[in-house]
Amino acid sequence: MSVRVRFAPSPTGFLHIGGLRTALYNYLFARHHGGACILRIEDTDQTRFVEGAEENIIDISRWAGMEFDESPEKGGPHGPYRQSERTKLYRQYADELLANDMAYRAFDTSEELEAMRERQKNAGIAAKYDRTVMRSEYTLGPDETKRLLDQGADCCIRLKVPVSGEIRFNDIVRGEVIVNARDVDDQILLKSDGFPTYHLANVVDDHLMEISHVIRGEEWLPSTPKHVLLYQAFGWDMPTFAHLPLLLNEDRSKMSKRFGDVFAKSFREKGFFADALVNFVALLGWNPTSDREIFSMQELIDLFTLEKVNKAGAIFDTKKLEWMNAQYLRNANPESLLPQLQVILHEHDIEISDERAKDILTLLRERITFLNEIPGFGAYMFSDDYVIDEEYKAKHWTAESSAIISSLLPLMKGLEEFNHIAINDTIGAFTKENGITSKLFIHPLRMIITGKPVGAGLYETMEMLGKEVCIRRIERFLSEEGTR
RNA sequence: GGUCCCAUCGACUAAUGGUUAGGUCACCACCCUUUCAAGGUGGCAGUACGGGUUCGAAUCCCGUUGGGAUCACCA
Repeated sequence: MSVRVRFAPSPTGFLHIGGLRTALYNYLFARHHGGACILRIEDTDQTRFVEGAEENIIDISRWAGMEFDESPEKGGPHGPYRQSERTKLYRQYADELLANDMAYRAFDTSEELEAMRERQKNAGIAAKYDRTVMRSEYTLGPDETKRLLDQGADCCIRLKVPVSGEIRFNDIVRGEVIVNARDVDDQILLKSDGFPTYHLANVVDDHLMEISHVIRGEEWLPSTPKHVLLYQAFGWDMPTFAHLPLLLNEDRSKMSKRFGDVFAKSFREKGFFADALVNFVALLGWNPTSDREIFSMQELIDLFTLEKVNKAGAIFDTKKLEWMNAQYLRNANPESLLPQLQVILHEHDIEISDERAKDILTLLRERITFLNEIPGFGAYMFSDDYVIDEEYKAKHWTAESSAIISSLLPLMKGLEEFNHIAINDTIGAFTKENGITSKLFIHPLRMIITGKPVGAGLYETMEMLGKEVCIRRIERFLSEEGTR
């Protein structure tokens, strides 16, 4: 049987980082086995629909390097891939269940249900729909049921869960899971608005779309028995389940907005590379080995197996993600980063050649984590109008600094080749001869030329800036300093 | 609270009965060095607890504790 998996988000908001990981594991598994990865939009809740959510899911997936084989926008042999466009189907299957006495109608209002739960709570028993007491077709009887139906009363369809026995299923990451049927609620399958709930739609679609493996978050584990029951009620083969460990906040609760930005797009906006984010997130809950951290998408695909997925949830550590991003920044081919860098520079009204952008990138990338730090971190690379760090200046600009820097100026002016080796040799020889220690002139020079205490090698930086710019900045500073 | 799931350094994890319990992030120190980084070297730090099974347990079993998920006409 061929591998067919699906990522089935509901368009209720921007794609969550946990969703991205679920999508990724599905994608890796499919590609590893040469199977298909399908995107199915589960938009059966009319009230929670969010405009643009579906676009965001597709956009982010593509950014992350995942291309679905079948999807709402692309189509495919099992479409439509949006559940709201498949409602007739679910109605049909619900009717089939009704006909086989595997499901039944219920007419309770939300107030009645609320009251039921209240009673159960007070009695200290588990909240669970009781079809022998509530307004189900069993208590109402066929005549009253028909009367209500004819009258057009609101009615939902519930799964008739066996009163006893065990429900078992196998999960690749969890092993065998066993639940008592008596603990399973008579799940609503079809809402009174005619839309299916997740459970019905999901099972029907997974069957119809010939899904072989259901790979989803652990939050679905408690409702899987209901899905098992549904497969049995329809007489369908079950897919293989794999429930992924949750992504956690630092307090070990399920990762949520409360602890910061959890939308995948926020990570893109912050400047994380898609490759780095994918790499990082892939390693949260799965690990192919222990002596490596950096993997390309293709390597992840080659190595991925569900058997190696962990059971325990994983805390999302942004620090490590940042480290990984910095790794990607340093190890990338500079050429490949130029398009992104130019976009960033352009946003800051900086227009320079690719050649120069590449040189600057190569010089600065070792000290930053994000590409988008370049305009700020390297402000002095693009303009004479940069801020001088007052603390740095206060610390290193001493009484004799002016004289020292002034004495270096003619040496620089005299350089034919203004490269870091020549600058180093010339200044080095002079200062050594005159007994000037390096910190007496290095810091003042750096302060004048870059404004800040951090940065690439000073002489390399000066070379990059060029003779003219360096001399201009020094003279400007000296004259401003002299007039104080 | 019911049900289910889970448990190795602070974090991510490796070790699928035999290792001085390994790696990475973070942190600390040192080296390198014109700053800051990067890089290098070293360090800190863990099998939740208690019982079994076994010659031998992080690993298998039971219990305890702790954490989490879930209990909607949401997904």
